[in-house]
Amino acid sequence: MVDVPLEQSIADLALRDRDDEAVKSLLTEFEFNALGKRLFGDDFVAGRGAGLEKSGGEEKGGEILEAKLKTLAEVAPSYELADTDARRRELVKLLENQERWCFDIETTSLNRFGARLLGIAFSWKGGEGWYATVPDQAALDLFRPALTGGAEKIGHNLKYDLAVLLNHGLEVNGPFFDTLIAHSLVAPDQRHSMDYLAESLLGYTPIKLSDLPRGDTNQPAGEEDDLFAHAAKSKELDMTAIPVERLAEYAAEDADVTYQLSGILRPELENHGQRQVFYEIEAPLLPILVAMEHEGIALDLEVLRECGEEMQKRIDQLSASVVRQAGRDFNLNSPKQLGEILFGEMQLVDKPKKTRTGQFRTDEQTLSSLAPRHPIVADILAYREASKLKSTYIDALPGYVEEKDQRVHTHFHQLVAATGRLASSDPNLQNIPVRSAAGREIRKAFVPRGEGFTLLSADYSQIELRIMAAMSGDPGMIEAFEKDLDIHTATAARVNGVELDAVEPSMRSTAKMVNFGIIYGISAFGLSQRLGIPRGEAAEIIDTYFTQYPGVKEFMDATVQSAKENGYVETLTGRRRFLRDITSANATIRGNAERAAINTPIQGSAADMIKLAMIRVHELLRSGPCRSRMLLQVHDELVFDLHQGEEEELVPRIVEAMQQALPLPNRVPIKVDTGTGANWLEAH
DNA sequence: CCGCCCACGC
DNA sequence: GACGTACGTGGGCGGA
Repeated sequence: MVDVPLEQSIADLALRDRDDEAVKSLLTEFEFNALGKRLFGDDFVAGRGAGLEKSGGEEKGGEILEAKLKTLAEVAPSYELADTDARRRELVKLLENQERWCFDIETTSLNRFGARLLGIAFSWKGGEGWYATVPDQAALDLFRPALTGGAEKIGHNLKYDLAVLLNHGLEVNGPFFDTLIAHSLVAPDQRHSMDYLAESLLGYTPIKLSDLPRGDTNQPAGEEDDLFAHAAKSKELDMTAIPVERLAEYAAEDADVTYQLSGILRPELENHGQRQVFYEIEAPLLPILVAMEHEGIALDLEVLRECGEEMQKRIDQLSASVVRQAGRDFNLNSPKQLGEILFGEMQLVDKPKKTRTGQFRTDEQTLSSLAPRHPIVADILAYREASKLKSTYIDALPGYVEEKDQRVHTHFHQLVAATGRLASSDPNLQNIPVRSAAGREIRKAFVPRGEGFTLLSADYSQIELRIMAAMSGDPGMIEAFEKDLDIHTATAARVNGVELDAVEPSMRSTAKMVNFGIIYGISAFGLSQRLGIPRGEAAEIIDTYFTQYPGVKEFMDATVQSAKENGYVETLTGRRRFLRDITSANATIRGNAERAAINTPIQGSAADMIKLAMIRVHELLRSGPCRSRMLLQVHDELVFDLHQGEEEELVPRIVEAMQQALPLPNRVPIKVDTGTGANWLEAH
């Protein structure tokens, strides 16, 4: 399995913010699993594999393992090597008779674009497996009918395998069963690496790639241009130096293990109520993410270059001005040094705010409040903005342009977010600036693929508030959406007891803040901070809000109550999030869990909806001869390369697909706004 | 290499 | 008296 470090980095992303509680439960979960595990039964077919709780003692051919983890040497499974066309054809013939099989590719690199295919391992029965070398396109073509046929393809982190095969001109067809996705849904707080799953669910320790013998020490060329930073950190091993028999054994074992894992995880999905989420959302979404990543998006480097020059001038001016006012040179990029200047030397304020670690706080909110005290503060804030835009976007994005097609290919992570949202990395194309004027310039660099194309942006309007209205059933909020009112204005009118046309801009702005705060489970203190008003006034506003929208209040209370009873909350499709801290004696920890309980059904249902929409829209684009492509997803927005000749027919159908993807309870209407333009900013 | 601070998006 | 808006990714710093 060549992509272990890649998986690892995904698991690391998922674990980045977990606390000790989670680690503890992970260990107990492991222990529990280790007791109930089964090993190399030969009947791991769909829907019949024993669950974690079953001992499996009566399974014929099965063995029960009490403590020690087994390895290949002890189990002695039979693996076959296909390194001739005759043997490959023999393998293909066997595949044709199977309704489902597992496959796992071996390649020369972790970089999905730089990777050259070496071979493919298959398994459709526990304890058995094949490895076929794929020396050239002709050899790969032998497997094309199988890979594009209708059998269910099982794999671990299939996104990588599908991407590499797509780069070799082979588009694998579903249905898919990805054990990484399945385990992410069943046990989101655990690690999901194949080795970990093999040990915890099968009681088996697979061969480690690093333990395989190597003929020589030649490293593969081109690894320095791996754009997947997380994976690039780990040293790549030269796969071509491994004797083929040993690589075959290793690869077939991985396919075998993954096949067995699928047999265990399949019923577990049912046990956890994740059937719909897995089979109707995440599994069909997988190849769509592969297609979007493969497509990439065009960048106008000239726009970025000009923007960068302007920005650098501004940075130089501002830093000179700040240093002059500070009275000495220092590193303006260091919050530590900046704090010492402002609060230690310049004594800008009597009681400076400190961070958790005792450092002076210099974030935007803190500095803004100090702006009237000294002109240096405004310059610092302006410097911060310019320097952020330059380093994170203007300087970094060009480095992600792939040479082969001059486009940027992000990675979409399907299940790293606790709510079910996608995440994007390397580069992150879900946080491209839009709010500030300077930031918006960067959006102009995202352009259509060429002549005859335009960028289309289609976004859900107020989707989270619509979902809250729908899930809570609150009549007042539902009515506002039925009448297609501006929800913040409608809220302001209700809370202030005035007519819609009497709502002042400041009233709407406050109402907007409250609406967002409600979704996030805000407190009176939090709102008072945001609005810069006394806590008592904030509490009053929240009180009035709940009087006007009593259903919302009931929904929030009921959601927290249900979380305490069940230990989890659910989205509209049944996606679950476990909240072990919901009964914590520590009020702060419990409060965090309660806010997560309120926010997750809302944010998670919005994620469900747009994922379902992506499946529908992708089918739409594939159903006929269509040159338009879906490129990006930004939580409530889809971005397309739109062929201008297709605009009239396609845009209404995309809107319809997005609106019908997940009908809301209480018939709350769903609104989708669209725009087109010569760049991403214009499309908005 | 990693934690921290900060800032970008929704 | 402390603590207090959900979910992410990433750059730069600074200490190990």
